[in-house]
Amino acid sequence: MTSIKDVAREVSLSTATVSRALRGLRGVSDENRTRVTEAAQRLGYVPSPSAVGLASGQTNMVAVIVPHVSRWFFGEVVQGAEEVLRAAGYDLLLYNLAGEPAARHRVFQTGLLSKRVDAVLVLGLRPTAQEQARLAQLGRPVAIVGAAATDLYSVSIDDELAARLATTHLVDLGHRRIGYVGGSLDTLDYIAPSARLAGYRAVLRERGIRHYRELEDVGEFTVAGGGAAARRLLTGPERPTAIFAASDEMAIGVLRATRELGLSVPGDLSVVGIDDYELAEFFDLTTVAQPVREQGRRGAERVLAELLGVRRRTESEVLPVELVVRASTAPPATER
Amino acid sequence: MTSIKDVAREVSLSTATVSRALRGLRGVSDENRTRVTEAAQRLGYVPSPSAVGLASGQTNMVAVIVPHVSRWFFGEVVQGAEEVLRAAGYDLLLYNLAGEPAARHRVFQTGLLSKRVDAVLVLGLRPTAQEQARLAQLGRPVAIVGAAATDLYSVSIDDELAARLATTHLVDLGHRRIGYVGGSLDTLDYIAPSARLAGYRAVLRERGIRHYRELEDVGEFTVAGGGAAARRLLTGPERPTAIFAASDEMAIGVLRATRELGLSVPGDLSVVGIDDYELAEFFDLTTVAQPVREQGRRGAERVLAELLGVRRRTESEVLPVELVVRASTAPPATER
DNA sequence: ATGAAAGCGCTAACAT
DNA sequence: ATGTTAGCGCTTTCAT
Repeated sequence: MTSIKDVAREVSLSTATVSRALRGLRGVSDENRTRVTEAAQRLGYVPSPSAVGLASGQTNMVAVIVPHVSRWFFGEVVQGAEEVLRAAGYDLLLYNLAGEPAARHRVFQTGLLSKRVDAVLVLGLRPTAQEQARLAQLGRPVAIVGAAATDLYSVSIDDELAARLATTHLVDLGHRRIGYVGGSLDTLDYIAPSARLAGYRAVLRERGIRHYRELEDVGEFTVAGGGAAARRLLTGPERPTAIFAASDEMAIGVLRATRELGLSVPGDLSVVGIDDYELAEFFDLTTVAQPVREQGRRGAERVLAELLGVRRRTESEVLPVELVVRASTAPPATER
Repeated sequence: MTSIKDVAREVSLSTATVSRALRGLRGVSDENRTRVTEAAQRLGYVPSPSAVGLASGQTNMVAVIVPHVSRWFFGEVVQGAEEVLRAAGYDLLLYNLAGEPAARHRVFQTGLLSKRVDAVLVLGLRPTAQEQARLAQLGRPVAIVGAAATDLYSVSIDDELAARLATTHLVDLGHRRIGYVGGSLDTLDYIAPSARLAGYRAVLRERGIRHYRELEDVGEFTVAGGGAAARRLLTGPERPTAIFAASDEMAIGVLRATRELGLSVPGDLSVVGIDDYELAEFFDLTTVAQPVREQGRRGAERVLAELLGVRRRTESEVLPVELVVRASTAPPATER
């Protein structure tokens, strides 16, 4: 392992000058900078991150805390964040919670992150008050991505608005019995589900549409869960003419289950989702599109800006959503 | 930031003893070990990874190099690897290549990883000879996951076997015009595509079935790509009665495109995939199942074992695959 | 513009 | 069982 000393010896300069030259600091003659750069290149010198970290106090690493790596949404966000971090020379330390409370506790509550990373990206979940306190005491830039936060910077969409767009679209088409498929309500830290449910209910209320509690079901944000929920809703007493699913994956489950029951989409049932994910266009799913990868990019850019000393604007960012109408929605067949 | 010195002072012992006590090394009285542990806890002491790394030469980090984080397969593998690494106290450094040759070069060719990680997991791609040389000169445990390698340890399935199972199933059902949808052939570093194509061709040859070059198409391992390939195959002159897609995502694209063309599955076309991924059961897709998360776990376990000094067996592991017959395959309608 | 020297916070011999 | 003493490989004053 060639160290900075080797390079210094090679060019007959001190390690201090080599360090300056390599980091592009001023106070090094052009000639020497060139010689140093070349020597480092020639010797295959790469600084030891541990040594740099110890001496400078910066690790050049950013923690990314993700609820489930293998879910489409988070994969996209991670990808976006990674692009930006890599370009800035930061490494990405991945912490996957995988739904385990133990993992969540370990990451947030133990000082684990304190001396390990320069900044933290939290994806898709709203930190508890206690967790926020811990994050704050890290004294490092933190961004919440894909979930709106109050005290911390966050970049997300307006989940309630997204739900409103979807629901309004169905109401405008003439639907009155509109089902809702969302996440389970006890996972309150994940903000999206509750905000989306709220948006759905608000539109019904505002439009003077009777709200049936039996038309709200749980789809767990998975295709299979969406399918199961749809089967329950469609075989129940008050069969809806439309279903709004709080994610595209659940919506696709709904589509599939509907057809399995011998019903047609959008003939017998209209379906709307949220995300505009990979398969949405493919399944002709009407949905509310959100920029997912972009959220990852923004979050990363934000913490980087703070690291570079740009004045911190606490304002969170809310990215635009857009209703994308495809073939899964239409006026209800039987209007009376 | 409380350091080891603070703890040492608190319990009136040397930092060396504190270090030993905290790491569970022998040579510390039970009483002192307890006192140290408690003091550390009380003070909220967490060792500085940089300092540990510098002093011990170990970073407690493992690099995971992944072609595309946002693809289902890799998300699953990462999840499996993360579980194991976390349990062992290692952090996961994620390098996403995102299909960029530049990223690939940076990760493999620059000494980037050398002083940064204790081990490397390479997912889904076969390193070039040059890359292998670089990996070897890291002098650290390396595992290839999800792709068979020759000189390095690897854990994967037998891709050719998987393709054979799928193709044989179709042949046994009576199909003779069997299309193939795979990856593009120029991405040769990704071993799976070529091995799967080879398996498909081999079965046709062995069973004395005429092989039409026009029945092989490119699906790029995406749903959309699979759909496009299917449209080409099904509207061509030699319409196949069955299609074997080298991944479930492509297979689902095939299903969808087939139905869009007004054809039925399996009535007019049988479809088989590989993976048994999330949506396969949901779409009643016949497929060859492979243990994906398990591959991630094995890869991680392997490098950890090497790190702990377990003698390195160079033998690679090949995990079992299994044909899962569902409703997307049946005998061809028109047998003559 | 460059160098000398003092750490950063820990671990690893080597003592005792 | 515990303490002392060197570093690990850098960055960062402070000199010059």
